[in-house]
Amino acid sequence: MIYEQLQAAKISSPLFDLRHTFESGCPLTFHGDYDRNTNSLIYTADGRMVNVGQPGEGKTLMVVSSDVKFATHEVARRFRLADDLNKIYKRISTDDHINDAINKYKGMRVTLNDPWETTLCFIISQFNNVKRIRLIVKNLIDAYGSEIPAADGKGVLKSFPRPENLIAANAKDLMKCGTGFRAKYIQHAAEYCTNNLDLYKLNPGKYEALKETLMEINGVGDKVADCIALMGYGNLNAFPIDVHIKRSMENLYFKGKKMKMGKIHDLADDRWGNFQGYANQYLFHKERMS
DNA sequence: ACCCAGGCGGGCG
DNA sequence: CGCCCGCATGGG
Repeated sequence: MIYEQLQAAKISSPLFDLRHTFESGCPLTFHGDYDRNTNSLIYTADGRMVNVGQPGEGKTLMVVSSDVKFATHEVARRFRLADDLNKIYKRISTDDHINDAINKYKGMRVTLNDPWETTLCFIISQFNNVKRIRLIVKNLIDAYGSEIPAADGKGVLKSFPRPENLIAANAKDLMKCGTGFRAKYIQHAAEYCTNNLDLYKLNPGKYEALKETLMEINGVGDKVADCIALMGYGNLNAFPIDVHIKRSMENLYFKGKKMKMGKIHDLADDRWGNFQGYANQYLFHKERMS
């Protein structure tokens, strides 16, 4: 039995905060299962369960999985533990407002998630709220995910559905999951990413080309494409502008004046350059928590 | 009962 | 182009 091989591993976690990162509005926020009491998170990746905890002082992460080697690698990659966060802070600390966000949410990292998972999550996120996004994602996982054993050997859970799992679904099936008007987008995305576009062959570093290609998917516009570029491909040049970021940027840097998206992108580019994705996450989180 | 929520595509001037 | 509108649905 696979459960008999259950293991735990420790990895050091300098300047990492699991809770802030989970709550940051990344794909894990939408499908992960975080327990505040134990400060631990359960999620699935690549069809396997990962349980990561950050007890006590938080210097060490505890990773439990039926495949601990996979899971430790997955955790380090997902939470970008190799990023030198202090260096990034130095780069994006341009004013009091963002410094305040950094101090409040120190250790929050931009996550690096599976491109398809990120695409589906952020298609669902449009014109929606976190609670309902979680509900819809959970319904889709229950209906279309594959069963996998829990790492603790107690029961099974379901993996995040692949595009192939979803192409058989018709719009009505998807509507039953609460997807609403997004059903047709999901349907197209699943089909397009199966037959026309291999998300795993896109160049993560070519920001403009990456974004343009992603926007070929119905339901993926400027904002969602930036979310995918940032959190699905790790392109820190991406700066997703949603209503929170827009308001925040206008108030902070444009004296409260209404600005066009292009102008806001330009300012983010000038101000934070190759790390604007990190700046975006701190501004977004501060704005949403206030 | 209302009103809102991490946009998007389509239609129109 | 740029602007404006409708959109499914659960929760506050």
